[in-house]
Amino acid sequence: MMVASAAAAESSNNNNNNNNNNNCSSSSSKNTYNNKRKQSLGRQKIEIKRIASEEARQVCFSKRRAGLFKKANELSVLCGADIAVVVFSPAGKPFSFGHPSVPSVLRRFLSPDNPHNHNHSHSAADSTPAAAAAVAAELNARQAELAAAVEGGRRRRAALEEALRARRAGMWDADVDAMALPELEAFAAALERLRAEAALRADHLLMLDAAAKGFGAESGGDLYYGV
Amino acid sequence: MMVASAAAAESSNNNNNNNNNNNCSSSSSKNTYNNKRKQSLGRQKIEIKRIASEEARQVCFSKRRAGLFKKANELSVLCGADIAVVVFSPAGKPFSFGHPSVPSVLRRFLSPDNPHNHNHSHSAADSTPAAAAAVAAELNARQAELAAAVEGGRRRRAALEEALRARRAGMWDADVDAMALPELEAFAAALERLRAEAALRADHLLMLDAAAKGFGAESGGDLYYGV
DNA sequence: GACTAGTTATAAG
DNA sequence: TGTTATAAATAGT
Repeated sequence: MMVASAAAAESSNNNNNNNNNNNCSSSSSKNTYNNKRKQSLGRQKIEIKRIASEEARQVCFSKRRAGLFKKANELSVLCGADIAVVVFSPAGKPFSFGHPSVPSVLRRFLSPDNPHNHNHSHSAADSTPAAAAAVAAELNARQAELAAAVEGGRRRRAALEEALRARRAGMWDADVDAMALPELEAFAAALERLRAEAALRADHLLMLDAAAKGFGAESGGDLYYGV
Repeated sequence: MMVASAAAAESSNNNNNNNNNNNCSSSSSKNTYNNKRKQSLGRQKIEIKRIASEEARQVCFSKRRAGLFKKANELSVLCGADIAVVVFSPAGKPFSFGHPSVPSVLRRFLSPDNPHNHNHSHSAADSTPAAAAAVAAELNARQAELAAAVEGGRRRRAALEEALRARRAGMWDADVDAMALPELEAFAAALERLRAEAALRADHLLMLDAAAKGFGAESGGDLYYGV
């Protein structure tokens, strides 16, 4: 590969003059049929502001999303860092990259014991997806109760319970009463973990919101707010 | 200064060599007084594999994290995309970038109605941080009950309740009984939203886990798993 | 999706 | 942290 950067000049912002390529105009003889015209102007500098054209925006999104994910992957591999990236396209479509996985990273991030996982004491029973399902089921139940209590009526409660029943399908239907003791204990342990996470997750969200509003609120790491 | 490295060398990965060698080797070498020695070899190609040196890894992490966040910011601005990036340094320190904010993007991602927010019917009362706190409190209560039931004993229950009480401080102590009716309704509405989100969050987590294990499971968007 | 050429990101020092 | 030369990402076709 050959590089011949004449009078680099460069420098980011303020544009420099346009250089005329007088690259070996000596014409290496066989230009006659070597009429390879410049097929494009090459990459042009652009302002970092919303792209007006709908189509151009979509194209740019696709390219840059791929680039971003590649960079994220390289960062995780080179440095052994855990990372999660979530992007919504201008059309609202979700894309994600995660190492080792999006859920695991988000869990860690939203969790209380961020820096070091100081195991509470209870252990094992980590199956978090199952735990999450359990929590959701719990929330379903509790919410139904609360809503019903607030309304004080019967119809709404009935409707809520119906919805609840409909949602509780398959593995969601963790029937606690039917569980064997060992399973129940594992279930409880899992729930306990999720509970702790949820509490601090809320805490974290509050903190992040505060930070987003300008109140400095750190979690030990840094937040980045663009240029 | 003009550089003309004719020694292609290439190296490393199989690069595409589609270079038309019309390199004008006219060699206008005015090196005589152009004694600016190359202060560095410039950027060298590297393999994408874990960096051995602890220090080099840390330096690389800092630089690339900055680069990644910059790219993320550009993507969000250029394309109007919402994005959240969460990274843990090799030392375990969390860093994040978000547009409009990390929590809002994660909320959207973990939420059921991803593409379009089809408002259920109940509305308003969106204060999500408060809702999150409420949910955490709920989980606290429910978990304590469950754990107590499983154990069947008194000591553990007492301990749990103690822990619960300790945690419920400040705004966390959303005493439902003491709420006025309007507040209660808003509270319930907020809880309802969170409930729905939590349910689908669990759903989403399950899906992501499944996807991570090789079972194709999409959410309408794409997952990226590196090279 | 493929290509070119000017722009950026970064490995090393 | 700042500099330099080169590798990579990417705007426009």
